[in-house]
Amino acid sequence: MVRWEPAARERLQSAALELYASHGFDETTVAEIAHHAGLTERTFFRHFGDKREVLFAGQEFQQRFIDELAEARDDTNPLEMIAAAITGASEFFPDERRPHSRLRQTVIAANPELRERELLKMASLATALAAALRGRGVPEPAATLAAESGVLVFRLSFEQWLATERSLLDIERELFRQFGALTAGRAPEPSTG
Amino acid sequence: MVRWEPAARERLQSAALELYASHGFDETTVAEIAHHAGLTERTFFRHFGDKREVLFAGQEFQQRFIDELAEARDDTNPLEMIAAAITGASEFFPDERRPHSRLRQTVIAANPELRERELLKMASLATALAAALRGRGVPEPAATLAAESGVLVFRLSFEQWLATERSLLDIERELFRQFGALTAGRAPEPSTG
DNA sequence: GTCTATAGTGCGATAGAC
DNA sequence: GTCTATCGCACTATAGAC
Repeated sequence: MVRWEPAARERLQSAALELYASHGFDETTVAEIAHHAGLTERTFFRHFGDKREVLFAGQEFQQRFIDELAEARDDTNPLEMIAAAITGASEFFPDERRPHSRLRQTVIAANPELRERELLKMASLATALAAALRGRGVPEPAATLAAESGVLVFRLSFEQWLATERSLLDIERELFRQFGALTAGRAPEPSTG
Repeated sequence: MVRWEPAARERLQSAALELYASHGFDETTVAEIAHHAGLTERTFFRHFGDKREVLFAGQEFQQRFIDELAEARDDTNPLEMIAAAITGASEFFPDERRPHSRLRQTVIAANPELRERELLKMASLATALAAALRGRGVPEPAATLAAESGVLVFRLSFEQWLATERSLLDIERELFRQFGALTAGRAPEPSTG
């Protein structure tokens, strides 16, 4: 017999997503979430800094991007390195995960405060990737431009992944191609997705 | 004799920036800001949706970017149109404005909640620019890629503008050039800035 | 686990401009 | 009278201090 049920964090995260999705973020109190997880308000805040963070914590995918970048072969073009890292990390989001990601994204899209937090996470990812590029000898501002561009392509790809049934890898490849065509003289053709 | 002093909004904004800068954002209460402006807490929230918004409200520069884009000549390359709009709006930030912008940015950089709000404003700018591009006939995903790329260059340029004594226009031109070189085969040389 | 400050909301009252 | 800006008060929930 254990004193507390294990996986308190996970129970809080599930309860929060469920309640945010059914009643709305603003209408859900931390007390409700904690109660649904069989815990107290105080415990919620011991695990998550604030009411938003419960939807974002425990996302190891930033580290995954960094690891992929570390393994990318040296290239004269930093954008190619970033593209390799991002497409390499695409298996972090297999199609089985799409229903859960869709629910989560619906909740986030419905609330500006949650959108803010998501933007902060993306900005943090870009900062980390830029630092990693600099560590591989890429000078500024190329490192930051490449890292931010990569995160941009990832963001739009992720959105398409949720909106369609295509694989994330496919979408990323196409969007990196479109991104490359941006600076070419001619306008790129519209996407088929 | 007037019942209220005019420019309540502006007084609240000045008081807030001053107090955030001197005591820190977290350590400043809305009641303090309101009192410094000769008003009450309730009035603060009538003008600003939350404690952060007081630093971001009344920024007409988004409209300025949109207006510049409307005036940009039609071009086969959406990135060129965006670059024209952004460099065209650079006079919105003349060098005289730099000291104030530096103080404001110092406050924002010191607090993650304020960083979040700034990211949301930049995301909103990108969304608006993408919509304007679509209105000019640019298809997706090119419109969003170009708009987001332009906002990226603007963000980095603004940062450099604060960190140096160079004009914003100069910096933007150089960064757009560096951005174009990103997708070229060879690595770009480091900035001189 | 308890206590407290404060952000933020809802509703109503007041008072001037018109 | 209407409109608008401000204030007052009661209230809840978040978040942090102890």
